Amino acid sequence: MNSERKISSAVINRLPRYYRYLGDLLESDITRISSKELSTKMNITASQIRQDLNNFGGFGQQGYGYNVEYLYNEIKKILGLDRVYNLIVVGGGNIGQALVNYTNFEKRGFVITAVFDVNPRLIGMTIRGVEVYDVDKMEEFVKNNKVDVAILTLPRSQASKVANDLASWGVKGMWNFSHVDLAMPDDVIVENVHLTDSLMTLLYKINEVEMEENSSSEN
Amino acid sequence: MNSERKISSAVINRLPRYYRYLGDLLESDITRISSKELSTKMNITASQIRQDLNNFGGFGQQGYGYNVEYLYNEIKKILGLDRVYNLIVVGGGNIGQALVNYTNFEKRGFVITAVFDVNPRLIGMTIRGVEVYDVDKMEEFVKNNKVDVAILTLPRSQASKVANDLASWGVKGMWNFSHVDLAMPDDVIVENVHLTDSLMTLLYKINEVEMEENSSSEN
DNA sequence: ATATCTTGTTAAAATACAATTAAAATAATA
DNA sequence: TATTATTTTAATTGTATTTTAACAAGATAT
Repeated sequence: MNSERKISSAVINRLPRYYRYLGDLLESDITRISSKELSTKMNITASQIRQDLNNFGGFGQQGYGYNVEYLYNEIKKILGLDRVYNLIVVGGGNIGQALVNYTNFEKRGFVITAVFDVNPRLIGMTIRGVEVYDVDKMEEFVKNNKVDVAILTLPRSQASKVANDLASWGVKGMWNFSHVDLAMPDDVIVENVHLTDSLMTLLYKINEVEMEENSSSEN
Repeated sequence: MNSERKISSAVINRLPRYYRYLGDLLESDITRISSKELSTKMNITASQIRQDLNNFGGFGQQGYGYNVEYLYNEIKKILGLDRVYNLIVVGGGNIGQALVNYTNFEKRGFVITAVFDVNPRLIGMTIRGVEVYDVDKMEEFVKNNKVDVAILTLPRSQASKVANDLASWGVKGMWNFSHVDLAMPDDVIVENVHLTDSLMTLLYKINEVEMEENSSSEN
């Protein structure tokens, strides 16, 4: 019998934001904060903050609020950020290289251990100390090294096949920048970053505002 | 009197996905599709597809379904993709450069017209034909050239100030890669791409699955 | 002590999603 | 051509999820 109810994605998606705000507070040497104070800072209701946090336990104290450092560390544990993760980049193009060069990842315990590509001009190179291998070597690498997450930054046409291979070799997380939907087994998590989609929704909203302005000025 | 009800974000966020699938169908020379067929392909209910689309008008025909090309072009218009947008990149680091080098943007009518940075080693360079300017020149540029969207790929510490400046100079859209929340006027749209947040939620879910597996094997 | 805070939790409201239906238009078929 | 199958639109209803509000009980502060 599993008593833990499944926590909704809406809640999970807010956790990193809490984590960020609490980190800021910590840096400002603020030791305690109430849900009300935090709610004005974050622009969400205090009620939601309490509900969200209470999914994971009672971290606060009546009459006092939340201890910033304690809550920060609890959320860190909840997110699983209290250990190191090994990532590989599959597809050494623009985005792939940018992620390898993004030094902040390492500070948080995200270590990119290898890049894979098909391009002979890239293979053998190193990007910030990370070697670029031929995709042919990927199976061997994944089977001999712990790989927590594969970052997929390759063309649509190849993404599905590669993801299936990786999953069959035991990779449990796909951070998918390819503009395609991946069908994965239930125990493999896919997190999509569809940049173009994001830009499109931005454009929609810009145009929506423009139209509103035009129609309201036509009175 | 404005009869158009505001369309929910949930619907808008699904539009690019419809658009992508319809584009695929178009490339496969499929001329018509019913909501039912599309629902099995996209793994959402036919009911929702019809509801979503009917927010914007009746694009289908009873007994026939939807004409793929027509619907594709209608969604294109809804998203505002039937024109060209001028973008600037603020912050010429890894992500900024990767976006400039991302050739697919141009195919869709997203043209990056300039990059701005503070780094003297970058200023004066060109990235795929796009010049990198000193941030000092940004005000002049924005006032003399139409800029639809600013892509913010700069450090947290500077992002808010720069975004405020840009807004005051008339930029209506911010595609924000900086790990910070921007407070903007109502007529300025902010679309956040918080990569680290996205990775964190992925890690949470991986750990969640792992815990489930462990607890279920402990029976 | 007592008045003020503030949490955790329950209850209510709002939102989003899914299913159903009648009516109308089309396509396929006999 | 007439008839039957589809299948959308539009409206409605039902259901689930998410968010907000309310409040009792515990802790703080004076």
